[in-house]
Amino acid sequence: MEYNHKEIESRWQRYWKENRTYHTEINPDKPKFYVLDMFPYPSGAGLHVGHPLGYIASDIYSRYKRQCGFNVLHPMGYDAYGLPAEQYAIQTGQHPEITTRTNIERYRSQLDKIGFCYDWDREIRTCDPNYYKWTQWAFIKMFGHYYDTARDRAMPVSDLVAHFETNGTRGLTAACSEEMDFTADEWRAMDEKAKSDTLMNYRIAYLGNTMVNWCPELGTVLANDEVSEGVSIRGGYPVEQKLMYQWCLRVSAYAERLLKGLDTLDWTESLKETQRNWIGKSEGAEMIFPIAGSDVKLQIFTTRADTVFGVTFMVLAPESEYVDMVATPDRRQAVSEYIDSIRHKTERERMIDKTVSGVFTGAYAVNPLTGKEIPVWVSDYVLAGYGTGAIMAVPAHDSRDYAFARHFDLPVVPLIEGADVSEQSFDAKSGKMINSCGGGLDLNGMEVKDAIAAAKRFIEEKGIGKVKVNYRLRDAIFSRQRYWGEPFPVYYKNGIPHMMDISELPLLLPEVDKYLPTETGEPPLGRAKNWTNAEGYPIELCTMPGFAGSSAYYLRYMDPANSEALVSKEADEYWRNVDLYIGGTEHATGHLIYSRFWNKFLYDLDVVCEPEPFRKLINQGMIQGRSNFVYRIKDTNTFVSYNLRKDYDVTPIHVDVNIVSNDILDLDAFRAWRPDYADAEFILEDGKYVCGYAVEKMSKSMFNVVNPDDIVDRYGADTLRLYEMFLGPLEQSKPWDTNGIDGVNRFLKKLWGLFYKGDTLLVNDSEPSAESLKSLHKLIKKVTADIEAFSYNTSVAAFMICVNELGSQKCASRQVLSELVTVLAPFAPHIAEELWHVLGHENTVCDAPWPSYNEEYLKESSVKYPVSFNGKVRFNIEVAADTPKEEVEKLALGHETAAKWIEGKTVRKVIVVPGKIVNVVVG
RNA sequence: GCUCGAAUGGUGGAAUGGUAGACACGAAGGACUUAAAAUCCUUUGGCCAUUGCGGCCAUGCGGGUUCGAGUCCCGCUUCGAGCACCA
Repeated sequence: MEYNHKEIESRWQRYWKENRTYHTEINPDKPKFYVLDMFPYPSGAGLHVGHPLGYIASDIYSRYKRQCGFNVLHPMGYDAYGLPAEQYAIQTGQHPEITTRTNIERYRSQLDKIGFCYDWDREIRTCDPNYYKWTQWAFIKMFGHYYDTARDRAMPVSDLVAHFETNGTRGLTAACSEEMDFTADEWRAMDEKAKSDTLMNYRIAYLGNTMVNWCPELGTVLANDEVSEGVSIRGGYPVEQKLMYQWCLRVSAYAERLLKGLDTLDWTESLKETQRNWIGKSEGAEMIFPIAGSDVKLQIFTTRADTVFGVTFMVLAPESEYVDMVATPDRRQAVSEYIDSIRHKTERERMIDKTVSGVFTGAYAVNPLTGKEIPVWVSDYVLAGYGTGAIMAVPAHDSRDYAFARHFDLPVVPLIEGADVSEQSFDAKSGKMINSCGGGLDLNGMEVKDAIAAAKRFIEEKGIGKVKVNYRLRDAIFSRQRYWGEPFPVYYKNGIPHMMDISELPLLLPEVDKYLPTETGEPPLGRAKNWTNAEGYPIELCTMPGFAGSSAYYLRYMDPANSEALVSKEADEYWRNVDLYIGGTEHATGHLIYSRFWNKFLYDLDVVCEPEPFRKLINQGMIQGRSNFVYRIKDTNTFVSYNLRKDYDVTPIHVDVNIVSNDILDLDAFRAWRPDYADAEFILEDGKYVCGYAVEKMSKSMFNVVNPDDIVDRYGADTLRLYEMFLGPLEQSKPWDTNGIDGVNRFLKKLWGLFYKGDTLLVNDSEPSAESLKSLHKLIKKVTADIEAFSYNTSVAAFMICVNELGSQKCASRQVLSELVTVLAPFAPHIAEELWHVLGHENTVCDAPWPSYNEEYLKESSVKYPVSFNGKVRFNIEVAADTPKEEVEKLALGHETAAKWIEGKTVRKVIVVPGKIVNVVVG
């Protein structure tokens, strides 16, 4: 019998499906293990070979853990809301739901062919009302809670109201958009609207006037992580800043917990670092600089309180509200002209244009320590959104302040001994302070680090300012002016937003005639008929962003059909959180922050029992495309082979990688590829046309997309799985290169050859030989360690070695082959299942217990020690494996070659590494 | 600019501080074939010696620690990733 992958794979895939082999239930008798893939957005292009990389890795781990006796939860679903389906709907009028469903079916059929062990009974889709009911539910809960900074957790807004009723804002510890100050009487005197507005300042889900990233091309707002370098990540359209009234999530309230939580996670250091950067904690101080001759007190944020004696000017952000408060009448004109010039620039232009610009406000601030008056300027290098939107400028020790000072000829006062500030600023936080004495504070002679602490302490004591921690992490903007997303369960009564009752959920996405904004510029939901609640009040027109549905999906898999709760207490307490999460690094600052935030909120509500959702996280690398080129001689239809191209004037042309094999072009397929090439001529080398290649992103336009279906069809799913793992370390990006796939396929054929010679079954029940046991146990040891370390490429190599060894040993032992198949099962489940049954086993290989290895079998009978003198290898000695160290030493020194080395020298030291090496130091 | 990571044959890549280059691809030679495919065997880092068994040089560059460094430390170079007028 020949190895027939098609027959084997379809048969076992059917078997697994019919027997519900991968169905998972809560089982308190078994330890749980939760392995999760980042669920895909089902795009119209289908899967390419890069997508399954992480899925294969997680599948191997899931199968391994299952064989180790764990109850493994390994689900899959679809992140079904997204822009491409909506864009397609706008162009074609087709409902995004239809497109999405078609794409999901395509994805499913592609995934099924690879033989994953997903429990498809738990499939979820974010656009399914039974799913997004719980997205809406969480939103209502966020609206109903505020963040108590003293208790460090979310608390019901009713508690906040009770506090206002008795104390006003006195003694309030709540995260807010802006500090408020009112008494209980003032609170009680507020009308409904004022109360609603006040509470918005504290709610975790709130409506707020915020600067948003507005993308005119997409007609919607985008979150910070959806924008990069001033353009949208999806589509690459320009993004501008706009003040809009939007739903937001107070993620910033969780900044400290999100930062601290990182220390408890088994994630890569670089990913944690990315999140730390994004959260951007900086500890400093807020200081007050009064404006001379005015009541205005300028509040600034600085991390370098120690440099207060070097402040030679102040700078306000153009958008800062201080600008209007301080600008003197004679400077107003100039100031507003400057601000207008800034406003006309987009965020992108402001970022690219690094020329120094600014304007003097005419006002002077008083240095609270020296009493000196210093000018207040406006410049766009100060950001309105960070700190207080105002800074004290210390040109000697900040490069941006320095550039500004030089441009406008403002004084530079050095504060650190030996710092040369004639050419550039001295930004380093080290050195001894000078010129820093006054107002009762003397920092002279201190190290910068100590000076910062001393200055902070001083200003806090004197009431000049207070110690303050700032975070770069912004609240998440949660409204999208789009159709294809979760509708907000919000209606407006007299302009005041109200949440729907949870019993009214899910609020279904309504039908619309077109997926475009209305003529009056309202979002697409403005087109929906009767878009009101039962009492006739209008419902919110925006929908939720993409990350809404993906923030808690891992919880829903635990209990996907529950109509009473997002997840039952029982399911949550059993499955707890994700033990292993595999996905791309592109979600480092988006999904992985929002999910952690969402989980922490639900943790505060006692809905989930774990403070972190993803215990261990692996980022699989990207699979890049490997494009092939043909070289056409200019103005002809003649193509010249790669190594001969230098002799001609040629144009490289991308050629479909699917008609190229090992960089050799299939000439007939090329002629048939496109009509223009039907009569193409070739200049060959050695009778072949060799193509050039380049590593590029996998995309249709480069003709380098490789569809996993084609690989499965030709070589089988097991070969695809093994090959993707063999390609290199999981976490590394690498180009897809089919050149080595034959080697993996050859391995499977050799494995098959251990079982069958022609139609004869070779397997017997003879006693396994010592050497076959050694080969096997070496394999078990290696593969077990490799799976735990996610070093799958080396385990595939170990299989190849083992099969080669067993082949040359003519091993046919049922016992040895059974264990071989058992450990192969996670990697190549189809052939493993087939051979498992060939070996006469009745159950499925998925439940075959993972074998342990026996050190006894691994012992060498003799060990070869390379003996080296002063690090140079000179000769080998061979001794019995259990020879004691001292004996080895004696034998080494007694060797005749050793005698020559030792002659006339002293043996200083002899180092024996057991089983490995003898090192002799002579001198 | 700051932070993190990487650099090993023709290629992808192996190496708890202990004989660098596992395994695979590719290449060369051979066997079986009328022939091809498939399969199997041998060689394959470089240089020298190849009727001998061997020798020398090699893990981006320069130092250091060590009996011994691809691996640890210091300083560079290059590439990749993240953040970036964040005060």
